[in-house]
Parts: sequence; structure tokens; C-alpha cells
Amino acid sequence: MDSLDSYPSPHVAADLVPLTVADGALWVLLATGPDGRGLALPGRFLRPKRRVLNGVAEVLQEKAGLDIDPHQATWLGLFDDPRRDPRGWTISAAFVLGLPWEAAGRSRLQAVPVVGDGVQRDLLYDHGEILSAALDAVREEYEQFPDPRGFLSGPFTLGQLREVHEAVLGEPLLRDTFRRRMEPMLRPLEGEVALTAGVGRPAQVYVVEQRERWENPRVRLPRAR
Amino acid sequence: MDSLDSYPSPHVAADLVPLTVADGALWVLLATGPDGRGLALPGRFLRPKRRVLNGVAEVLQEKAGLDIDPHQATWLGLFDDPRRDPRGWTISAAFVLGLPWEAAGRSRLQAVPVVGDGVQRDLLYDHGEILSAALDAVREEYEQFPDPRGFLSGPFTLGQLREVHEAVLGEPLLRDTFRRRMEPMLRPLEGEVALTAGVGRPAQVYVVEQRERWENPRVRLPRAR
DNA sequence: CCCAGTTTGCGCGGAAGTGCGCTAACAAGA
DNA sequence: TCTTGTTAGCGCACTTCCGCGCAAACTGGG
Repeated sequence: MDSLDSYPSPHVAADLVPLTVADGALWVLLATGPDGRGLALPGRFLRPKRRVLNGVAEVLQEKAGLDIDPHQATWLGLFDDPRRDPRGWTISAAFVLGLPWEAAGRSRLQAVPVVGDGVQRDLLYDHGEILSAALDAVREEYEQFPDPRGFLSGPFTLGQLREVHEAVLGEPLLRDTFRRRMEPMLRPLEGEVALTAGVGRPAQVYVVEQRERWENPRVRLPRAR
Repeated sequence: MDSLDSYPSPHVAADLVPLTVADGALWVLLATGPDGRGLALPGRFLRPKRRVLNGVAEVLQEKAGLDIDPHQATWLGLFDDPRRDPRGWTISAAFVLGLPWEAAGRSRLQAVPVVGDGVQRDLLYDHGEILSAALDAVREEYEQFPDPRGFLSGPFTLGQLREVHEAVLGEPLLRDTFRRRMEPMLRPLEGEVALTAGVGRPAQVYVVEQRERWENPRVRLPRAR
């Protein structure tokens, strides 16, 4: 086994992809680059003996000014091209985080609309690649599960839920199938039937049924017997 | 932005979870610990300015004695508990790799049968946790796609393919549904109809239709219009 | 106050998927 | 050679799912 001291080691960055939904579209919250120019994902280097999630928490506090549980962020990937940062050998642990629009508005970060699988302007370092991977991952989640990143802050109607999913996926969805796939993972708030859309027939209000990990029965191969 | 030199940085390990299928069961290939005692996943620390996949390639060559393209290995996760290695501050990038039985037999590693979501004996460091995560990830792949880790080396019949999937999932599968889900992602070898099972009616022989990334139409929400 | 516009919830006919079971095609043993 | 056992492929009846369209329940404007 190698000795721990025989080799240099890379600096580890925790980079965050903070997403939010507003006006029927997906937005990513970006920070300015180190010299004040350019756009980049909010991130920072790890402090000694800290976990990467701790770095995420510090990014949220220092760069975004938000007091949010970092466990809502999920691990996206490790980006380790040695040329990704011209300042030296670094690797980046990237995390995705979904924020309700109100929380995103409270942050010090700049909301930029998502276009296709990225944003209009190029990002610094390899952050364009990280953003693209984040969008892929989040979109796959929103094909299967109701608002897994928590863009909705409170109870919601199926119409509101569908609007969020359409914003994430960038395409209009079929109403009936959407209802039938999502409803088993929602808990209706009994008695609470509200007209939250402003117009049209009042709709049932739901919250997401909290579960450690939902599994999609449609992907499961039927077992014998 | 932080200076790159202001903080110490962790040593980065590339840890591999090499899996294989034999005798209707799943096996993991393990190495002995640094002092010759205990069992651990094969891994090593990164050399300067190298990518993690390069570390995986070195593990395959040095620890397993196999000359295999590391791109077949895929990202599993980042394991960063500062206490995971008593020798110091380390983080581990874990990869999963599927090997055909013949390649696994050629390696210098020790094949240990998988029981449930781990192995009988405890593993060193946090490698039990890594193995468990690897099994979760691989099992989800085998619910959806034909032999994505490449346990089968050559062409195969649907029966052989199903045996592999049953070994990975640890449960018998329903024959018809399995065929109907997998067949669209397979390419039949025309003219080649072989009795590969040894007994019973000869079956059509297939190879996996190579595609950058298969997407499961059953998880996709129907679009409007 | 009434009518036009909008959205929800659900019933219904058609389409797609599911699992059983039959037959074909082989090996092995008597 | 004939019988038994095993597996592959597929037809078929049955169930589930899908998307259309209608009625209900609201807002807002005239």
C-alpha cells in the first residue's frame, strides 16, 4: 500500500448547481468569477478534514447567504480534468440543489435562465459541463417522481406540480398520465380543497409523501411465481 | 477566492468494485489489506495530475493483472468520511466494473460470493458501504437494460441473458416480460441460431445493440400533442 | 346576473401489455 | 428407436393503461 505522504494531492472543490423554477422556466443561480469577471457555479475549496457536504453548507452560507440544510443537495459527480483550473491541480465534487423561488430570491446569487442543456453565456472552468450533467440528472428525476428537488415550497395542486415538471423538462406533458403516475406518491390534504390557480375549478391540494427512496414500479422486472 | 496553497488537501483514492457472475450468483473480486490481513476493494492513491480513471486503469493492471479499458468502469460515488482511513485524510472515488467470468478468473483477485447487499466477511475501511452502493446501482441497471456491465463476453441467447439478470437481482424473473422488455435493445445475429444452453430447443442468438445511452421509454412521461 | 373562459376530475372505448399454456425442437437415457 | 425431460417461441385471453371528451366548479367581464 502506498504511503499517504509520498504523493502530492489535489485541492478538492465543492461546486454547487443551485436550481430554481419561475415563470414556467428553469433557472440556475450563478456567482461571479474570482476576478469579478465571468460567471461560475458557486463553490469553494474544502477546509482540512471536512466533508464535502460541509463545503456545500459553507458555499450556501458564504456565497449565497442562505441557511439551508446541505443534505438536500445530492451528489452529482466528480470532475477531475487536471486542466480544469489553470491555477493548479484541483478536482471538483459537484452537487445539485433545488430551491423554491422565494429562497432563490433571498440569495445573493444571480439567476440565469436555462436554455436547452446550459445557459446563454459560457461559464468559467468546466462549469458548463457540470451544469449540463446536473440538468440531465434532474430531468431524469422529474420524469419519474413528484418534485424531488423541492422547487415547490408548500402544498400544491396537480396542475401546479405539472407546471413545475414542464418547466424542468422544457416540454408540455399529458395531463392524465401525469396525474396517474404521480398521484400514488402524493398525500392529499383532506378537507383542504383550494383554488390555488386563481381561475378554473378548485383542485385537491397535496404534499409529497415523504419516503427514504421511491422506486418506480414501472422499471421493475416482474418476478417469477 | 481561496488561494490554492492555503489549505492542506486530502489524498484521493480510486477504489474499484469489480463484479462478475458465475454459477447463477454474483461475485465481487477483492484484494487483501495493506498488512496482508483483511479484505478490501482493490484501489490505490492517485498519482500527481492524473485523472481518477487513470487510477482505475493502474489498479486493474497492478492489483488485478488485467489489461482492460478503464472506460468500462462507471462512476459510483464519492466517499469522504474523514475517519474512513485511520492513516490520514483521504477521500475515495468509487467505480463499478463488470467482468466476464473468464477475465475475472485470469485476475489475481479473490472472488467472494455476494450475499444480499454485501459479503459474508466485513471489509476494511468503508468498503462495505461502497460495495452496498455498488450493488444497488448495478441492480437498478439490470432491471432496465440488457447486461449493461458486460458480464456476458460473447453472443448469447435470451435464456442466458435472463440467467445473468437473475444472478444480479437475486430473484427469478418472469420469462415473457423479460423477453419483451429486453428484445428491442438486442440485435439478433441472423442465420446464427444455436443451442447454447446444451439442452432444449435451439434459441436465437443476440448481441447487445450498442448505444451511447439507452433510455427506458417506460419512465418517460408522455408529452402533450 | 348571466355568459364566456378556464381548469379539474372522471367515465369510457380502444390500445397496449401481461402471463398462461401449447407446440416445436433439441439432448439424454432406456 | 422411442420415451422422457428441457427450453424456445408464440398465440391467446385477460388485465391494465392511455388519452379523449364531458360535466362540474370556479373567475371575470359585460
